[in-house]
Amino acid sequence: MALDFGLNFMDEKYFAKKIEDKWQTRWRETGAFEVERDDAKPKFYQLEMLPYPSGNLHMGHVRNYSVGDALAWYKRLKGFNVLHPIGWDSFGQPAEDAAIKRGVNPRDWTEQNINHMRKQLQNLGLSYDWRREMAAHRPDYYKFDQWFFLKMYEMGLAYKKKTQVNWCDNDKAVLSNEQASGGLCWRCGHPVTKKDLEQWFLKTTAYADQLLDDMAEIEAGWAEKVLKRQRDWIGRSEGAFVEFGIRNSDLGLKDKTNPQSQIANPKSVRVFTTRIDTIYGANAIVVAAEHPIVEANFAHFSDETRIVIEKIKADKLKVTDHEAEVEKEGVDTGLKAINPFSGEELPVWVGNYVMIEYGTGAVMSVPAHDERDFEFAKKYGLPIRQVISEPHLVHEHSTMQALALEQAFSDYGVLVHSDYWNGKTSENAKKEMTEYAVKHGFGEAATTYRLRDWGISRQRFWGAPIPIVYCEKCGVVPEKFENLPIELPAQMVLNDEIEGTSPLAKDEDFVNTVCPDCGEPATRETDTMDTFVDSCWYYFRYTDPKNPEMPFSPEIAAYWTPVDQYIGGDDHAVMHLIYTRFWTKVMRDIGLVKFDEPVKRLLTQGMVVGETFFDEIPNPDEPEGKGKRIYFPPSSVTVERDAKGKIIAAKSADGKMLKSAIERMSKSKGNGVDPDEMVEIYGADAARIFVLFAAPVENELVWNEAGIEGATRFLQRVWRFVYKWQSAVSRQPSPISNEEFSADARKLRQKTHQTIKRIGENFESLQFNTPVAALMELSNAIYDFKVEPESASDADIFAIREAAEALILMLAPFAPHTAEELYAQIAGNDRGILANGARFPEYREELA
RNA sequence: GCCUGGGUGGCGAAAUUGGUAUACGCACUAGACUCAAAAUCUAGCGGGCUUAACGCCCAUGUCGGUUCGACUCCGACCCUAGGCACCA
Repeated sequence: MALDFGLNFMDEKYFAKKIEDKWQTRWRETGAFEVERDDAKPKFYQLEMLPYPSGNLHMGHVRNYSVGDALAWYKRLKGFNVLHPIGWDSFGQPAEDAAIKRGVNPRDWTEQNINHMRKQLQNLGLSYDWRREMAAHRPDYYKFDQWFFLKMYEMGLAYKKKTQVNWCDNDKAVLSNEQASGGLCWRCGHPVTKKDLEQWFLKTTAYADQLLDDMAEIEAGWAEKVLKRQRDWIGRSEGAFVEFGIRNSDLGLKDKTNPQSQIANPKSVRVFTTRIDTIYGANAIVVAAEHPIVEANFAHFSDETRIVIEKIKADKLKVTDHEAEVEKEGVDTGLKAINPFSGEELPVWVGNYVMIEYGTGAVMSVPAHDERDFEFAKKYGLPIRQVISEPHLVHEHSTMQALALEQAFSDYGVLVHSDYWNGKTSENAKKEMTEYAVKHGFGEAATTYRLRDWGISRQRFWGAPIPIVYCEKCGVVPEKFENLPIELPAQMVLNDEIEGTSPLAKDEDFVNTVCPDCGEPATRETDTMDTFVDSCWYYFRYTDPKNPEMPFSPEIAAYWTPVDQYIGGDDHAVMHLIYTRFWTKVMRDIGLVKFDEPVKRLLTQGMVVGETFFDEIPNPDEPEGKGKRIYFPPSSVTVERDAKGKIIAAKSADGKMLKSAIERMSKSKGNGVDPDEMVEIYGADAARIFVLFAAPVENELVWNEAGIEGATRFLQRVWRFVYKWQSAVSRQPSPISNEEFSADARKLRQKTHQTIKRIGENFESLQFNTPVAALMELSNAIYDFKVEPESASDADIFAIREAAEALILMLAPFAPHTAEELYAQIAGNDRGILANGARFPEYREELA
């Protein structure tokens, strides 16, 4: 049903505020962007990463959402049923910090921020279906975080295990790696120890292969750099386990439940290697200080050996700068291992460069063909024996005994000094030697991953409670589905008295409960879930936001999902985007969805950055590290620049020389730009055009407001010519044969159709700066068409109308308010593009 | 150290994928309108020669190669931004 609002007279001047208010109100009143499932129409799911409700929108948001909105509009004009929702990632640290610092309720703080930011989004005129808004901190949402947790518990994908955390015994606090820097507590200076804490994990490793292999399904739509980072993060490597017998160890493993229990034979050490072909070059076995073989034999080691091992363990607790290279350190334990291929006896060393968390916590050291082993062997004078040769040097290398290698040769080659295997290529030797090891029972092919299971326990208040109950009688008991949600207490006094234990532990009403199984008194788990859980599935909730029984209806979600286009910052390339892919595979296995991958196309936008000015106060504890920075807002700084605009000198108001840098915009650095202010001065449409036009989306955008006037000028130019031609053009022109057009009119029509083609292609390839340029060109072409309304022929008017209509329709994704208003004017009724059901202009090749 | 992007005017950037390099915008210069200013409009705007006019030469980080033709493809190097970092 079409709504008719009657025709307004057009202002001669472009008043952004007036138009924006008018259309925002109308969109709201008519539910212009509200959509329902419609099997007769093709769907398009346009999604942008949901914001954390910090209190204010920043320019990064404006950029992200302007891009998403442009695409949503484009797809609407192309006839798609477009789902374009937004919500809030509203659990997390800042709300809790605010609560501690200012004594506010985190819920109130969060809701207030959401209300303010929602208004800011609406002022930008973003085309969301607001009925579908979700917020992670509301019980009707996190109920299903808990639901999923219980499902995963049932499936064996959620489990609890002891893990080491940094612990300050003086403060009784868990410390993050950053807070345990230097091995000392950041607050009291007490030495940091490791403490075993029970934490909940989700078994992401169970999906490691799928996470890697299913990348083939999304390769076309995801940036290669994102996929690569995920590949690195998962870090699959193919190789082999090999058992080295231990000659003088008569002690077995004491702890069979230890995760390293794969080292089943107490008389051997199992190593992981990707280069079994180099095994004849092994000069030692090097194990991590925490390795069971070390613990089992510790009492038998010499004092010096034990001191070194203790030191290595202690050093690992220190959090070192990633830039600083750690010197290799180790000690010979006196244990002897037997190389199962050669029968050679090798010393067993403890080395600080071997990680207990990866592989088996033990490696065979082959210095000739591994850089790290080379460095280690050099330092301790261990023999270095070359067993892989470059093909053209084989003869030379096989006749010589030892070679003075300058550095490790880690490429593939041909085997030498390897008995039976001499002359084989690395590739063949790897395969055959693994088979040989399997046949003789001392090895097997193996695949290892860097990916760890996802620890989701947080000793925090502001998150979804983990729905687990501890009962004296029944042990660990999952909550019943019908008891969900397990709600956070409405009132909670938060302070930082005992940081490191969950604040919920202090609330007896929360903690004390009854066992879901036996009904006896029991206690609740007081840890909450990592906030990354919330963002794993929020965009499925949008499809069915009010469902009280299920996270979403599989049937409704089957229409809308997977997401056709996702847009966000590439800082989430690994964490969020791996977790949500994992979650989707779990949902598939539960039967909620029927696909492997949730996002078909991913666009990662560049950051919005700005100049910052600061005074750096050196930190005496870390002479080489970065000092503390005190930021000065740019408006308070006097800046001297060279001809190219580079900063020569910057001075604060009181004359202090300041350093400067280009950094991510933020309030604390004083270089943020308030979107409200921009909208107030220039209007939402101009702000949106500018932010898209300023640079390609994937580039970093160095904020500089100088160009925004250009966006305003462009909109004004468009406005002025529509005003001039409005009455001439608003009567529907009749079709005209091609010969009646003047040469200039034909030129204009050509430009119009070339532009239609170009902009369509730009949208399909996710370019947003070039279509704005194309619109400007078309607008310039209309100005170059020197005809006045009074003297224009029908053909001229037809050409003008065609160009104007195309321009206005293609402007809508960038400047929707202005486009709606201008379309209403030329359509001759006061309905805009949407209400008139207008479509993206049709490209006619014969005219272009 | 390894991996991945990127180097084009004063600035942000284009270039139909090997075919007129610098579109579009910002900044700047001159002119028109104005008592004046703003706004708007017109013209100019990579560098160097040159003409009355036409024009010519050099320029896409550097050096080389392929091609009738290279910002685009190939090789080496330089610079820069980001990611990873003892993963055996």
